Amino acid sequence: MEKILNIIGSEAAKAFDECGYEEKYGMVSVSNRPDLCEYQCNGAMAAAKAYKKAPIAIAEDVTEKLKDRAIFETVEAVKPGFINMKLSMEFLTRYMNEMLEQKDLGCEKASQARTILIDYGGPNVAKPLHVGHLRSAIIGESIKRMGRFLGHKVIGDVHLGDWGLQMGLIITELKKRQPELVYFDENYQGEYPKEAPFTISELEEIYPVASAYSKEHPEYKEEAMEATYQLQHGKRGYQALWNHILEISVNDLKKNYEKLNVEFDLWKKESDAQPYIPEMVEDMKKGGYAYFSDGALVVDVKEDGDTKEIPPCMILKSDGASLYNTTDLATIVERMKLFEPDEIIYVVDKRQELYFQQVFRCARKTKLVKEDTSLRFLGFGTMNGRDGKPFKTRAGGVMRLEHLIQEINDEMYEKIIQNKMTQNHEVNPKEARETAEIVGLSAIKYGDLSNQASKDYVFDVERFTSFAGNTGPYILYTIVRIKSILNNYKQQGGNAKTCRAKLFDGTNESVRSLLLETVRFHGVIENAFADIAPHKICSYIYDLANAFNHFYHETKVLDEEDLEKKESYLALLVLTKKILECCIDVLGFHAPEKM
RNA sequence: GUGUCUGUAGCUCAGUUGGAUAGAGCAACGGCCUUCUAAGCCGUGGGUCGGGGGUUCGAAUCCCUCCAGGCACACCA
Repeated sequence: MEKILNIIGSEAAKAFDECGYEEKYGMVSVSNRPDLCEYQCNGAMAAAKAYKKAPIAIAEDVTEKLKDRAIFETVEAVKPGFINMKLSMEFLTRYMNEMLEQKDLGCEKASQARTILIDYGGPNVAKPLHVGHLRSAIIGESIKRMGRFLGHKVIGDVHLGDWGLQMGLIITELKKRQPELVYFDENYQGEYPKEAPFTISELEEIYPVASAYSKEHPEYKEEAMEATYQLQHGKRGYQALWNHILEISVNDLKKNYEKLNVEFDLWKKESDAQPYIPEMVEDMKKGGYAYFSDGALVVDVKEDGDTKEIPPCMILKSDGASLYNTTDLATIVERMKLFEPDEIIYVVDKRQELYFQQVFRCARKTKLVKEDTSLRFLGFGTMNGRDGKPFKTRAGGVMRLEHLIQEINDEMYEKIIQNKMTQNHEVNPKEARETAEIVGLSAIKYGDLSNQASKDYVFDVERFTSFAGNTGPYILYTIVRIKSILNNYKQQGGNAKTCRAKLFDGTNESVRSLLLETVRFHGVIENAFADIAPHKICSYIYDLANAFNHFYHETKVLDEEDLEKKESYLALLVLTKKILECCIDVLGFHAPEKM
């Protein structure tokens, strides 16, 4: 169904046109002065310049035309040239009922569905997920869901790091510890064991040890580089080991992402892009794009209008080896071949912005992508601790994601138990654990998503797990409250799902504001996706939750004696709940039945 | 050094792309449970929008400049 802003906007545009002004001045927005009006049009002031007339005169002309349109209750022109509008209850009620009746709350699907590939996650094989991976996962997942909700074909790719020196390091360390393994026997011809010679926790222990050791011992690092080379050039034993590492690691990663309610469609890896490299490099040379500079193969990516020197994009190192750029470019080649995406979005740490700018320009210049393929960089800021510095464990090390989640869940659990006790409710520890997990996830995700992605933000466990203020738990609590009313109604034998709003009392302010929040839904989602800005959805549901809680305190829904009113209220509750649930689903979490 | 981002209430953040009196939450203080979950709601106090200049009917928002901080600047990923 049509967005409310469009409906009002086209009425305004028509009115401007009828008065002899261009339609474009009929742009309407949600009022920034809710005490004065609900929607406003500031076009008269812009038009005043173009037509050399007093803005208030234009506003009055237009207002005269708008006045008796059925969707408005009042329209007035206010100095210096604002057009203030209040919607009619009939219109709002009709609109609301339509939302209830249509699929996905009447959200219009994109007329042209785009294929959008989102590169997020970016974990490395054999390394545990840490807090640095959190933002990419949370933001990327949300964008994926937004896109899907709006009818696009969105593919999420985890883009696993499985091809660097880390592999050589692990192999080298393993060889040092267990040289007797068949993988290191040069003469071994048979099949390699199916079972890996290590567990995930051993693997996670091995890497940091090897990495630290290599920094102190050059000969060890040399060996690791040699092992990396041999792995990449098909040494059987190493490839078998690599497969083990991959399998164990991916299983573990999947488990961890599942806990975050993050799901990838593709588990592609850097190694998958390798076969595309030789031809890509050859084409870049043949096309005259790539040349040697200081022994390295590079492509110039400078453009007119640059405010600073953009260094060339390196394709091959001076020793002929490929590097990160090479893999990323080859990955683009692979993605174009397999999926022909209209758009690729990278959800990556913002510190890599310059790097991706080079890669994008290079890809475009060397025609790895079509001209209309959009490459977008969504850089996110650092997650800081309360001291404003990058988030660390108490000991000062990198915080593992698992531990962070555990910490939040424990905190949540304590709060639930405490609350139950103060209210003399019985405590079911198992149920409380489950609820703590659900609410804990909302705390983490909402805490992250409610901030602008590109900014650094302070991860404050205390604040995020609070049930008050702009937090995930507050949103969930609001949903649970609605569920509770609806359940009570059901037990009285009613079915709220079939309730429709008749006509509300237009003077009831809390109903009116709640209603006005609900009808904004479509515009918010669309706008949030266009700006790839999940925080806009957060601030919307926060407003909606506030409007609901205000209404909740003023109106005792189930005690309402006027049946028409009661059913109207119930319909409004169902709609509010649907919107909240839909939005948190898009954000990547869900609500429990009880809290 | 060059580029870039950020600077809004004591703290954490919004601010619909130039509109009306700059908004929330936390913290502080004061009210509201015999009533659908008080993990809630209502109210009070709190501001030189980093400083200065400019553009115009109108600026937190656009331009210039200065100050402070973060980040990035080809053989790492």
